[in-house]
Amino acid sequence: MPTSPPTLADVAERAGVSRQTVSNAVNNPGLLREDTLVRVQDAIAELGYLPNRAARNLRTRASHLIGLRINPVQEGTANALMDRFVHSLVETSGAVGYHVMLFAGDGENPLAGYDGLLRSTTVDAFVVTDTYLGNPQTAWLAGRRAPFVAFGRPWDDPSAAHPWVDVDGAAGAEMATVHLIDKGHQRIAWIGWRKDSFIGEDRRSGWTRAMHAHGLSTTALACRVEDTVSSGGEASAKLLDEAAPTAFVCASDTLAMGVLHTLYLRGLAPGRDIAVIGFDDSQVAQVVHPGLSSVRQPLEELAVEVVRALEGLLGHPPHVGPGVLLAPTLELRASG
Amino acid sequence: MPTSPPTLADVAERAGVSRQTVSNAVNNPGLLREDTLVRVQDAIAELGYLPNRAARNLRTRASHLIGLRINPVQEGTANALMDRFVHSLVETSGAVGYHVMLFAGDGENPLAGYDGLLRSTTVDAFVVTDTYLGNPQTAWLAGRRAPFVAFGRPWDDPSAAHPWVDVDGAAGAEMATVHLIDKGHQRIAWIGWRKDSFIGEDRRSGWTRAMHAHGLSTTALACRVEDTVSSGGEASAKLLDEAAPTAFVCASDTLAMGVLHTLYLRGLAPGRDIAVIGFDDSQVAQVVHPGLSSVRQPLEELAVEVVRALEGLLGHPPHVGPGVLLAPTLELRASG
DNA sequence: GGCTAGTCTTGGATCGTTCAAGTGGTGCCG
DNA sequence: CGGCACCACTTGAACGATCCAAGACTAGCC
Repeated sequence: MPTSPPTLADVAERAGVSRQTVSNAVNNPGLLREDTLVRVQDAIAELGYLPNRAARNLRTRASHLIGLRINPVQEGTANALMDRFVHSLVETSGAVGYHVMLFAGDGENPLAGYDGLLRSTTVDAFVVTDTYLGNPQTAWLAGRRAPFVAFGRPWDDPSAAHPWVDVDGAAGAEMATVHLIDKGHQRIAWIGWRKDSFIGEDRRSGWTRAMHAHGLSTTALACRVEDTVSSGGEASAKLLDEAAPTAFVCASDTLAMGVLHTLYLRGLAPGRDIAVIGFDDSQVAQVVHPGLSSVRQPLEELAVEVVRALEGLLGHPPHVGPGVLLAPTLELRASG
Repeated sequence: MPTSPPTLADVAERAGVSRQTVSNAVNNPGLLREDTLVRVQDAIAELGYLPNRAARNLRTRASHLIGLRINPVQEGTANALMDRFVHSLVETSGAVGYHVMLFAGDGENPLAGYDGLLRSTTVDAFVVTDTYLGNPQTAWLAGRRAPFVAFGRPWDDPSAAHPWVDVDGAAGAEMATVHLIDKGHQRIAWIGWRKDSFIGEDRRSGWTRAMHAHGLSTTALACRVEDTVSSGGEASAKLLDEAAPTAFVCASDTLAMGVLHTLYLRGLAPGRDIAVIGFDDSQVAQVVHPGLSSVRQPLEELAVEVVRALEGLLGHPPHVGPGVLLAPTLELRASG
């Protein structure tokens, strides 16, 4: 820019008041008399004044920046939750004066990035998203008394006192299963993740719950595999041979794509011959033929709740509310 | 955090030197004698000192933050370039001391966000990504002398002097077409976007170039439609009926998914009966059965070039290099 | 001894904002 | 009329780093 932006002093001079009065006009308009407030606001508008972030940050010891660590894209899977979540997070946090700053995950030492940003007071708080397995980050951050909100429950430590927001995966799987039962299916298979995945077990429990609630057996109808398309394909082939299910509920769209593949190879029509429901409502589910039904996470609302929790956390005095659990929805397409 | 982080003065006291010396140790290590440098660095390590960002930003009039505007996810399409690009951008810019800050796009007035961030000196520069159609942002930013790097050529103003990085879409389409020709195809159809899309026309020109270079006619083999799956499906059905192509090259994976759908409905096998190649190498292309060949943009290298341009732009003195055009690669799968 | 170069210290100003204390003016009350 | 409270605004001092200029001390060299 040609000239440096106007400062408080410039506005003050123009409006014929002191710097502090301008500051108050911006931060505590209620303190000013009506006519001076208008005068100052006019001067601000004329000069196009906006407070200098760095100066404000220095003085208030806050950056109004939220740190979010992002992980490498997993190629070859259908996972793309973050896109929707991040966008919504940026929008809602922007509305209350915060910006989202990204930093890269260092694979081996997940804490390094967090530590530096804290010590340099670059961010006010974090949003921690990858809490799928045990989560050293959350424990470490909590120990440092660093403000953060987790997307994901503290599975391995129910006594954890940090704010969190999560999606009720069990309810999602249950919803999908009940939907299939209502359509007349009785032998509904489950393809999920390895047993050490809390999220996977949670989703699985929804399937179990729905089956048992309707007096249906789950014996031999479940398996746990890696989260890849081919694993989903192999698992569904095996299940079809050994347990003759008429429907599949999967822990992810990636697995569900594997099931669709198997059906295709066997000349079975998804939805008509065998029903399939995935999880996450990825772009893949939306675009693939003939359309993959999927459990959709309410990531937009989730971001809203995250920001709400952040506001509490960074408020004066800080306030930590209880964890928030949101219900997913079921997006029905031709496959189920 | 319990106590406030250490400051320059704390380190100085501990190391038994002056503040200035500590500052030099951090910013101009060459000025110090070997042994004192070590002593200061030890003190820094022991206290876990990191310069306060806000203070440094205020003094140096730089935030070391790069602004990136993100747009809402387009549901129902296969477009997900940003994920890979953003991750790579965060990594490479982090390596040279910059962080990426996101802000939301206000649909109607794309400039509002940029303006505020500039005036409040929140960011040092922008990365502008959505330059597909005429780009008011770049013109406006250039007019304000705001530093920015564009992902995308200045199509409508070749004389524009701002740094940019782009992928050679024509080369990508040409590569795909030549590949199909090499495999024996002669009637290769093109399904692209509306004529007012510069990127679409660029990619299309690659197809035309390859066809003509091999003495093949393009007559009646091309059409331009909206970027949706159904448009791709309808376009391919019409082309199959009227022009009997044996292969399709598409301007996007979204369109290619529509082609796959048509082939499926007609009992034609992708790759064996009719070849299909998409564009962008989206997750959908990677996951769908039987695998969609696609032109892959080198987003990782692209981010590296963007950061290189940013470094030049923000250096002393600023330096603007010529635009950089990167070649895409061809990811072959069963469909072609 | 005087000169120079290298290394570090010292004190101060500066960036632009907010905080804490202070100033003057007015109204109310005993 | 002195005193107190209150309003509306002003004043000086922080926040923590960087930048600049001037000075001090040592060592090496002629």
